Amino acid sequence: MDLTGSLALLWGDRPGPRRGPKPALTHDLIARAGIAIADAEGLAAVSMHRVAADLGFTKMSLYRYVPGKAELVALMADLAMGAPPADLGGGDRCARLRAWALALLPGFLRHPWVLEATTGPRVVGPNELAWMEAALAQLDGTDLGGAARMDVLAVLAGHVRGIAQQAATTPGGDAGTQLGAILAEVVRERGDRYPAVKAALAEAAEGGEDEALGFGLDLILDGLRARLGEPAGADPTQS
Amino acid sequence: MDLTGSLALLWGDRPGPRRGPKPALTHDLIARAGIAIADAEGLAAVSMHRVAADLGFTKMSLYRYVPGKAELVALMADLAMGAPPADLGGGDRCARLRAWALALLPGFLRHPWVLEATTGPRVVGPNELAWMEAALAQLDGTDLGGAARMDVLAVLAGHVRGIAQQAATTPGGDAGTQLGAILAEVVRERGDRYPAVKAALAEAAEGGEDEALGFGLDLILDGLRARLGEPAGADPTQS
DNA sequence: TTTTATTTGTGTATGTTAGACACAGTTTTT
DNA sequence: AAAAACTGTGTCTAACATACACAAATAAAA
Repeated sequence: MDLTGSLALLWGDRPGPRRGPKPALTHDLIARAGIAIADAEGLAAVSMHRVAADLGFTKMSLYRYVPGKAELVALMADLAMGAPPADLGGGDRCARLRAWALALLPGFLRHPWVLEATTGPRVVGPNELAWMEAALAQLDGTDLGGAARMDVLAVLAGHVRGIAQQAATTPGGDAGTQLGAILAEVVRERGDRYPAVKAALAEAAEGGEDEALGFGLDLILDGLRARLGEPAGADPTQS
Repeated sequence: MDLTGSLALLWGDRPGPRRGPKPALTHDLIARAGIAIADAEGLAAVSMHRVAADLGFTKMSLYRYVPGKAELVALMADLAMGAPPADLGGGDRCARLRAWALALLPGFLRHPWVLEATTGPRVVGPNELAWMEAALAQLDGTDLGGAARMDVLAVLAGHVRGIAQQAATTPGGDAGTQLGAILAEVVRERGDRYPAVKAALAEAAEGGEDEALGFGLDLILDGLRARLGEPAGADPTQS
C-alpha cells in the first residue's frame, strides 16, 4: 500500500509536460465508471478488468492512470461523496452541524459501498477534507480544544455512517431483508436469552417510524449544547 | 452469500449423529487460527490456505467445517469480540451505558480488523447479540420506543467504532503514521483552503491529550440524560 | 525535416485466491 | 461382514491483481 502515491493522485498533482500521445482517459472518467459499477452491483463487482472493459479499454491501460486498485477505490469514494453543501442554513451552531450531518446521509445511501471503501487506513481526499472543514468551521469560536473538535466530528460522522449502514442492509433487495429476517428468526427462537433485544425489536417493528438519524443527532447535539453552554434549540420531540 | 448457512454455523446448530471418522478440527480452533493471523498481519492475510496451513491441514479440509470465507470471518469476529462484561458496575443507567461502551473498546483495539469484518451486511453472532442485549437491558423502564433504543445503541457503538478506527491508524507501525503524516502534509501545503482543519490539527497535536472516547460518550450520554429527564451524573469535566 | 525521447495502449505471463468435484480411507450402524 | 456416512486430500477451474516488454503514436530537438 503506497499511500504517498495515491496522495498525489487524489490531489491531482500530475506532472505538466507531455511528449507522447494524448491520454484517452481521465481520472474522472475512470472513477465514474467504477462508481457506476459499484452502485449497481456492489464494490465487489469492481475489478480492473471490469472498469476497463466498461470504458472500452484493456485492463492494463488502467494502470497507466492508477497505480492500483486501492487508489482507484479511493478516487471513486472521494468523487462519489462530492463536496459538502456550501450553505448549511441559518440557525445556531448546532443547527448547522445538524444540517451538515443530514447532508452527509444521501451520499452514503446512494453509494453504500463508500462505507466499505472508507473503513481502515486510507488517504483522505479533497472532498473528504472539505467535509471535515465544513464541520470544523462551525466549531470556531468555541472553547473546545483541537482534539475535542475532531471528536465531535467523529461522533456525528460515526452516527451517520451507522445509520447508513443499517439502512443499507434493510431495503428489500439482496441479502438485506435476509439479514433482518434472520436476526428476527434468531431472536424468535432464542429470544428468552435476549429479552431486551426481543422487546426492542418487537416494538420497533410495531411502531415502525425510524427517525433514527434525527433522534441520535438530537442526542449528540443536546449534549454538545450543554457542553458549550448554549441554550437548547427548538426541539420538536420535547416540550 | 448464503446467510442462512452461516447462521446455523455461528449459532452452533450442528446436526447430532455422526457416523464417519471424528473431525480433527473445531470451529473454535479454526477461528482462533484465523484471529491469530488477522491480529498479526491484518485481515487481508487471512486466506483459506493460510488458516489451514497454520493448523497443519489442507485448504480444502477447511471447507468441511466452514461453507466459505465469509462465514470464517464472521466466526472470527464473533469470537474475537467475546462476551460483554457480566457486571457494568453501579451508578445510574447512563453510567452503566458508559461502562458498556468503554468495555467495547479494548476488543476493537486488540483486533482492529473486526471493524473491517463487521461493516456491511453480515450475520449477527451470539456474542454480538449478547452485547446488544447488555446495552438494551440498561434502557428497560425508560419511555424510549424500540427504534429509539436501537438508535441509542447505534450512536454509542458507532462512536466507539470511530474512535477505534482512528486509533488503529495512529499507532506507529505501518501505514498508520504515514496516514497521519500525509494528512498533516496535505494540510500544511494547502492549509489555506482548510483553515479550520489546520487549526484543529495543530491544536490537537499540541495539546496532545486524547480523551476522545470519554468526551464523545459524555456528549451522547448528557443528551440521553436530558431526554430521559434524569439528573446529570458526576462529571469530572464540568463543575 | 529528420531524428530522438517519451508516453500510451496492448499482449503475454505469473502468482494468489476462492471454490467445485471426485476419491480413498475411516468409522459407525445394520 | 456389509453398507452407509463422513473426513481429509489432490486435482481442476475461474477470477483477480499486477509485472514486463513491445509496438504505435507524438512532441521536442537536431
